[in-house]
Amino acid sequence: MAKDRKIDLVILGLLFHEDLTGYDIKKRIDGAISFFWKGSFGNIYPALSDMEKCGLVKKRRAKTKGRREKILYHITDKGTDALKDWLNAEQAANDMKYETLLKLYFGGAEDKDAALKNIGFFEEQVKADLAVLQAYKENLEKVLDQKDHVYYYLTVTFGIDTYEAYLKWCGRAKKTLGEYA
Amino acid sequence: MAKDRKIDLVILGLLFHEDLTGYDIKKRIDGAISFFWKGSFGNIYPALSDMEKCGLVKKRRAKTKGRREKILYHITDKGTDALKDWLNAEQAANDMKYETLLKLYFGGAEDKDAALKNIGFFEEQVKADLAVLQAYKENLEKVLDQKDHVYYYLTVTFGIDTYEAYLKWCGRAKKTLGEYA
DNA sequence: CGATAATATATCAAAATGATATATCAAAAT
DNA sequence: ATTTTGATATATCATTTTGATATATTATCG
Repeated sequence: MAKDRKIDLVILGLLFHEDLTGYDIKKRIDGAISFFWKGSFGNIYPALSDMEKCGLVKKRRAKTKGRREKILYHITDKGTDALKDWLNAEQAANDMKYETLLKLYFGGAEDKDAALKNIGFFEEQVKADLAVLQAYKENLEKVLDQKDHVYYYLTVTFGIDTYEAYLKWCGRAKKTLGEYA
Repeated sequence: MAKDRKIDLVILGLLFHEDLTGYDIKKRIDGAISFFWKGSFGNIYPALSDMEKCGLVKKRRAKTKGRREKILYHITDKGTDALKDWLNAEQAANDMKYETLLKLYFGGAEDKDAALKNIGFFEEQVKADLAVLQAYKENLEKVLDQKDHVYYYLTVTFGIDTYEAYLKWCGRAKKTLGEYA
């Protein structure tokens, strides 16, 4: 497997459950996963092609009536081993990039109105995302007895908890700016 | 300015307050900013060199007794304009990469112990970072009457709020795994 | 019938990451 | 006294990611 290519693990993780095309993988990543990881065609397709050469996945052409030919990928035993090695490794990088905070940090003192607008824009975004997460949660609570859904449920509640913390902070930040700045 | 190069704004934001070398910039980014943004020599030096060509910053060689020559950068009027344009733009990308959640999502159902270890490892990391943020906060509260510190303070409380939400989630996640999985 | 959206693979320039190379000097350890 | 470590300082490189775009086909909706 490629040394430091995180997308490989995302792909192997998805292929562990079912065979997928590159396009399918992109759709999966853009769904529930998008709250904690991202991926693009620009790294999915090269990763699939490299992993196929290394024997971590196997490709199979699937005919579709009329439509363009699909390339379905299947995880191999070697791929499963690589996935488990990663899952059992202690190391986990959690990297955040909050442009909202960057703007607040650099621009606030110069322009309070811009800072408030910036916070308001963030707040709206968070509210919208939170609604999506809450809908996921409600659907999941109906099937929580099924063992494998618990882990999906936990990633959703993680999102809800942090987004709710964001909203509380937005409220207090606006109040603080009213008092001090 | 380069179209989509976010590091440019970080650099301009820092240079707005004081003249700095590339090395200084890296140190600033690795400090309080590292909780919400990252940067490396590999993008700082090329960005400085490009921005100098575009006239957003000006360089000045500074002699140091004995030590290697420094290159101090200073923001120009054009650079200040570019910074303000960015600060006033609505768009702000907040991108998260939680490898911890990726592992939980893909590996949990297969190996509950690994999932618990994964959560524990995250918890320890968060606790350590939270302690650093709380120390920042205490120092800042002594100087909160100074207008420009308020914005720095807000980024620190943002970190504290989200990290505390993480810790609460860790506790509940471990409990949920004990009950269901 | 034409426009648009969805399916599907692929590539590219630009940017970020993380490591490494080079060089100097102060301070600490041996 | 000398070696080693750590800090200062600039720079580059391979690898990876991002975001956009190119290409092609088919289904659907007005």
